This record gives sequence, structure tokens and C-alpha cells, in this order.
Amino acid sequence: MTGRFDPAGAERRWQARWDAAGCFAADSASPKPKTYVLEMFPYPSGRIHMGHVRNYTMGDVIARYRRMQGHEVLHPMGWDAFGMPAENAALERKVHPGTWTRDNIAAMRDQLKRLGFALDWSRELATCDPEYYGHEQALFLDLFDAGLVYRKESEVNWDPVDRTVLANEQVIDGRGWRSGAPVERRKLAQWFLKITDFAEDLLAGLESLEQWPDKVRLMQENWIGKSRGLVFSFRLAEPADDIERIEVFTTRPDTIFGASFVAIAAAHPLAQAVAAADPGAHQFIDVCRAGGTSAAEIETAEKTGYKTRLEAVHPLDPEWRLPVYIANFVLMDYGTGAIFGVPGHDQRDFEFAKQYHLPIKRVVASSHGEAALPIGEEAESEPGIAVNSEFLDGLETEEASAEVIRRAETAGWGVGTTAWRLRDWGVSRQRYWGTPIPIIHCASCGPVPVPRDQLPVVLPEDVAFDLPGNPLDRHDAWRQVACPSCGAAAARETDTLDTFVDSSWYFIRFASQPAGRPFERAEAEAWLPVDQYIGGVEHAILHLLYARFWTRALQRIGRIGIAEPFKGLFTQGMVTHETFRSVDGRWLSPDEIEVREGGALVERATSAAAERGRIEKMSKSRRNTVDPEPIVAKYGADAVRWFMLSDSPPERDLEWSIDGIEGAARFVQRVWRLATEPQAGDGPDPALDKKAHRAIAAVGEAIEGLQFNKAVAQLYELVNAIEKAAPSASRAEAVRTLVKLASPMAPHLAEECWAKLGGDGLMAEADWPSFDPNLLVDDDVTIAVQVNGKLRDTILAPRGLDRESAEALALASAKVQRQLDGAAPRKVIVVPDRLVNIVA
RNA sequence: GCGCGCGUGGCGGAACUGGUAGACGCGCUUGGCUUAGGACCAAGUGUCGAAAGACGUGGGGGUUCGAGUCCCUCCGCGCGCACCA
Repeated sequence: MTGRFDPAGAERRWQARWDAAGCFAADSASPKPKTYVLEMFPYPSGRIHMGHVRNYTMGDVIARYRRMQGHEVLHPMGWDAFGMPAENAALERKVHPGTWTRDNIAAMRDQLKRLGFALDWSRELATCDPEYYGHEQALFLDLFDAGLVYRKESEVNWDPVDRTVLANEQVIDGRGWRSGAPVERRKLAQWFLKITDFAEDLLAGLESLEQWPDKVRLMQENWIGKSRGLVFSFRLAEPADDIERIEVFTTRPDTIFGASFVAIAAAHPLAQAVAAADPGAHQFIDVCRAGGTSAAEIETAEKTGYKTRLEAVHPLDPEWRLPVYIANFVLMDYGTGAIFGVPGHDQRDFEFAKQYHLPIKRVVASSHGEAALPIGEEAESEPGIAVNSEFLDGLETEEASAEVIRRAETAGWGVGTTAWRLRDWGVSRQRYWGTPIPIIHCASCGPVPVPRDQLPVVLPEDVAFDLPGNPLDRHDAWRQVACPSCGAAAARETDTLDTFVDSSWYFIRFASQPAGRPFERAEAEAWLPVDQYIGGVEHAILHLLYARFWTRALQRIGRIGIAEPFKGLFTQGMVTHETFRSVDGRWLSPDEIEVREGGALVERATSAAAERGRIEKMSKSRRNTVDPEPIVAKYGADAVRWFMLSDSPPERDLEWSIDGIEGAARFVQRVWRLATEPQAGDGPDPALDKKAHRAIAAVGEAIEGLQFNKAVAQLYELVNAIEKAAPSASRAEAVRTLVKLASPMAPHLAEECWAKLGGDGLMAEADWPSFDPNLLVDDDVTIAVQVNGKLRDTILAPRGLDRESAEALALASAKVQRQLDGAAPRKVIVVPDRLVNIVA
């Protein structure tokens, strides 16, 4: 009679033992091969959620597996501790953002520790520590000195009622989330990092990232958006103010004879010039300014334009005049902020032309014969053959484009160029809870960097949140300083850095944290690049691109010798859960729901009818979150970890279910029973040996491929096989193997079992078992026998059987004979050791 | 609007580079053990069919001796879009 495994006791016991032994402290000077396993560090929002548990469990399995393989492993944890939620908490609950953040960190650290992750807590950091952000300020100034930081105007979402800048997230349907007032776009002078200097490198570098998901590489490639095209200018028939030309960019120079209008962005200088003399234009620009700055909002808005009195002269025909519009769908940030519209072959231009009754001309066709065919209900944007285009007629799209570029360059009205979709990184945030930008504005010297010996520029703690906006703007004692350059009265920059800056180098600081500098190059390079980085796909573009840029920028200025920070990347799916709503549409949490007889759902408190919603990502707003803590308390950390790895492939979404966690808890007990029952029995069991060795090979392979669900399935198969096997020496050995293989996933259980089995030392420091390759292959194989591609029979045959014999065996099958019904096969396809297909 | 992805039993999923679809888990059914069971053990479980067999990987079409896998097309769902982290 064996007792049940007691998770709570085992967790406490072994976590203390690991701590005492210092198992997970990474030694930068170790001679062992090094592995750096990193999960995206959490924002300290309050409590750990299931998404964190899934993320950190995956990383933990890799970290523990590598350690068992004899690697020195760096597996650190820290806090992405600056950001808006802390300021929102300050507004709503009258707590200081710092207090709120640090309390959250303490709570979440405790929660993480209870899950038994193999983390090196000695390297813990929080981005809101002056020590950390002080080093960040130093790095920012290094980039400033290298000419990679500059200042320019750019648009923000402005809430005219709260008189504050809003994040895109705070703009709901074009209105401020608190005030409800329609949001406007407003220009502010802001700091930018020259990520576009690295566009070519960041694009080319994607090639080398073989251990990244293809989809992420593709998304980054599209985001960087390299395109060849033509920049040229239209001469204005009559100059406006002193502006005589409109410069445009196009990726389709071949369609130049299909132009029917020119459109400029509302923020274009020419639009401003027109508006000065034209109240209608002025009004239109004001209307364009309404609404938020996000691309989705701008591009889904109805396409509208304002026809100016200007006319553009077609560069290839001085008699040809095109109307000039100010249009809301032209982006100032891409290309030149102006386009020429070709309605026949661009869908946006098509819609615009329909609305304003502009000509829609065909200049591309799939064949010469279609030159006269009118454009139908949609623009035709695919390449083809140029038609109705004078000297271009008959040329393929690519040749035609090259020809236009050649003529433009020869005649001097345009130039072939490369355009990038990627824009420079605006890092200014008009918020308190972030890294202060270490710049002082002086009336006579301009922006002056804070001298290095005055870093860090520490955020003042004595701030009030009684008014909207950035309290640093109102903190005169902090803001007013002497100019470091001339000594005159000057003012600190009150914008803080985008929190993406904080997360663009934390992985370097984890690897090396000397006292007086951001990092020590040699030590950082000993660990970097990160071997396996794990996090959500939602970071596929921004965070990962910024971190790649920051690393390359540090490389360019000679601070580090690597270009790419993350060698292996894995993007995990979300944790989802069913949702419930009341009939009047309120979200209800699962524990507010009661299932009545017949399966009807009612709201427990009111007995009013409720309905099951769809399965969605766990979020507070949908009230479908499950707090890991009580689950861990009830089922144990190992069961929770096990469930997080089972069933769903890690890149896909995982639906949380209580049945799933109970299944995991049962598995934990099954392993415990096997490990604690009497291990009597001698003699070999070759079949079980094979099974065990295959499990070693398969589990290792699955973990290396981050296919944890497959590793789990393999372990279930091994458990099934052991339970069925009669006592033997092989069986006792298989149990020990099982415990080792399960240890990265269920480490407390494994330690406890290992101790019961009389194993030496800590399982956390044990070696990963090795397998005998000879035991992986069978002597006999099952060969599928098909007739016309349909399975009719299977035959057992010795491995390596020759084609002729396999064919003969297949033809001898009674089922095959019945199918053939006396006819001779027309053809037989033999795939050795796999299949025989008889074509009748 | 643009970019990217996903779709296989009642459910989560497995299926190496085109070669036996449904491994493994959950659930369910039957039986055993038991005072009892949400514990444990045994057997079963894609659909239709008594069986032989037929059908079956979101829908439609194609390539192939052979398609979950490749191509085209349609539908549905999700993620990102530069100030959410």
C-alpha cells in the first residue's frame, strides 16, 4: 500500500533544497557549454496569469533539460516594470505607481517561486530600478553621440477634454477612453531612433535566423517593407506659395499613363500652404485631423478628398493636367506623403476615383487583345502587359517599370529608388512612469545631454496624479536645472522613453551586470545570443525588431560583438477559456454560472438566463481568467505544469479546462505509484527495454523541437507499457528512466520519486539518460497493401525485404485477390518497408 | 484596409521530406473492485452498416499509382498594424 503523492509538502521541501544547493545560479566563468534560455519577462500587472505559467513552464523544461545534458544554463527572470497600467492604478486607486509596481513584483515573484522554476534569482532585475534605467540612459546617450538619435515633429492622439496624449489603446472608436471626447491628431516634437539606418541590415539578418519561425521572419520582412520604385515630381501648373513641385513615390512606374489624379496627405506642407488661402481646404484638413493615429483606423476610414485648384503637369506630356487632391488615405509617413492615383490598377485609387468621378483607364492587361476592355468592379493590381501607354505598350510590368525609371533618370525628372515601409522609432512618451530621457533643453544651447557622471536621472517620487497629463511637466523642482553646457537656466526633458527601449537590452543585462556599466562585453558575449527565446506571437514584430535594432546599434558603436540577440525564437499560443454572458450582454465569470437540469445556464445570483459565449483569450474584461494560485494549491505545481505542456501544441492556443488539470493530477499519482511500489523482479524484458529507449530518444527529440505535447504523449506511452509489464530488472530500470524523463516537466515529483528509489543526489543535477540506437529499430515491419491507393491489407515482413518479395507477398493476400477478381495488375508500386500499391 | 497564421472524431490533438488518418490524453459506454467513489482495474469508442463494405481531415476543384500533407478557389476563426505590454 503506497500513499498518495503530497504536492504541497514535496514542493516546499525540494524548492528549499534547490535553493540551498544553489542549483540554478549561472556561472559565467564555467567551462561547460553554455545555454541561455529566456522567456519574455512579465509586466508586473498584479498576479501571475495562466499565460505566464505556460510561457515559463516551457522555458523551464528547456532549461532543466539542458542542465541535465551537462550545460551551464542561464535562465533569469525580471520585470518589465514601467508602463501605463501603473499610472492608471495611481489615478484610480490613489497609489503611487512605484508602490503599486513594487507590490505587484513581490506578489508575482512569490507566485513564480511556488511553481518551482529553475531560475537564477540572483540576477533578477526590474526596469524601474534607477540602477537599470540609469544604464539605459547611458546607452541612449551613446546612441545620441553616434548620431542615431534625433528630434522631429510627429503626430499623437490628443484628448482635447483631458488635455493629454493618449495611447492608441486608449482611443476607442475615435474617442478618448475616459473623457469620451473625439480624439484629434496633434503634432509634437519628439525623439526618434534611427532604426531606418539599419533597415537593410535588419532585413538581411533575417536570413541568418534559421531557428526563428518562418511566419515571424515573413512578418518582419513585410514590416520592413523594402520596395523598388520611382521618385519623381510633378510640376505644378501654377505654383502655390513658393512650392512648385509635388514629389511622389510609386512602386508601379509602369502605370504612369494610367494616372488620373495626384493626392497629398493632409499633413503635407503643400496642403498646409493651400489651406492658408482656401478655407475649404482648411476645413477638410481639420476633419482629417479628427480620429486617432493608428493605421487600422486611418485605412478603414471612408476615403475622402478635397479637390484643390492646383493642377499637376504630367511629366511625359506637358499638355496633360491632373487634378490635385488632399486625401485622408495618403500617409505622410510613407514615401513622400504624396501619390499619383492610378484607379485602374490600385484598389484604393479605384475607390477614390469612383467617389469623385475620375477617369479609370486601363494601362495593364493580361494580353494585347484586352487593351480596350474596361476595368470592372475592382482594380486589377496584378502584373501584366502595358497597354494604352505609348512607348511602353507590349512590355511586361517589370520591363515597363525599368523603362520608365530609365527615361526619368535620363531626362532628369525622376530617380529609381528603394523605399522602406519601416519608419524611425519614436521613443518619446508624455508619461511619468518610464525612463527619463537624459536631455536638458537650453534656450541658447538647444538639447544638451545630461553629463554621464550625473546619471541616473532619477524619477522624482513626490508627484501628484490629481490632474491629467504628465506630472513631470508640473514638477518644477525636478525640471528646472542649469544647462550643463552654458550654466544658464534650463529645463529637463519631461518625456520618458517608450517601454520597448527597456525591453530592448534587458537580455544583455541579465547576462552581465557589473556595478558601474550597463554590461561587461566579454561576459555578455559568453552567453549571448540567447539560445532559446520564448514568448507570445503578439511580439513578433515590434519588440523583436526593436531588440534586434538595439543590439545592432550597440554593435555598430563597438559595445558588443553580436548582431542578432536571439538565435532561437519560439512563439507560443495563448491560454483561452470559455466565456459566459448574461442575456443583457454582460460578461459573467464561470463561477457566477450554474448549470440547471437539462443543461440550461443561469446566473447564480439572479437565476436569470445566461449563455455560453465563444472561447477567448483569458482577459479581465471578458471575465474568463483563471487564477493559477488556487489551482496550484489544490492540484500541485507539477500537475499545473504538466497540463500546460500536454495536448495542445505550444504554438497553438491552449484551452483551459478543469478536466485537463485533473487528468494531469492523475498522471502525477500514476508515476508516484510506479516509483513507490515494490521494485522486485530480476531478469530482462527486451520489449520494455526497447520501449524505454525509444522513449528516451523521442522525449529528448520532442523537447529539443519544443514539441512538449509529444513529449508528454511519449511519457504516457511509457507509463502504460511499464504498468502492463511483469516485474523484471528491466521494469525497475524503466521506472528510473521514466522519473528522469519526466523531471524537466514535473520536477518536484521527480525529486520525490528519485529519493524513494534511492537515487543519488538531486534529480535537478542528474544526467539525462542515454539510449542504445540498436534498440530503436524493429526487426519486423508492417507493410501496407493498397489496391488503387486504398488500404486492403497489411502484412508483417522482415525489415529490408526486397521489392520483388514484397510485391509477391502483397499479391498473395486473399483480400488483394478478391479486389483484383482475377485481373492482372497493371502496375505495382513498392515503397520498401512501408507499402505496396497495386494499380488494377 | 494591409500583413501573417490556423481549420483533422463528442473535445485537445498525432501522422518524419506525398505512402496504414485518428498515436496519446479528456470524455463517454460496458464490466470488475468497493459501504461509497470524482480512486483504481479490464474491455470498447471516427460515421453509416448485422456483416461484407462504403464514407471520412472546413466547402468546391485540380496534380498524382497514392493527398490531412502540394496547387487553385471559396468559407470561417484568430493575431499584428508603429503610444498596450
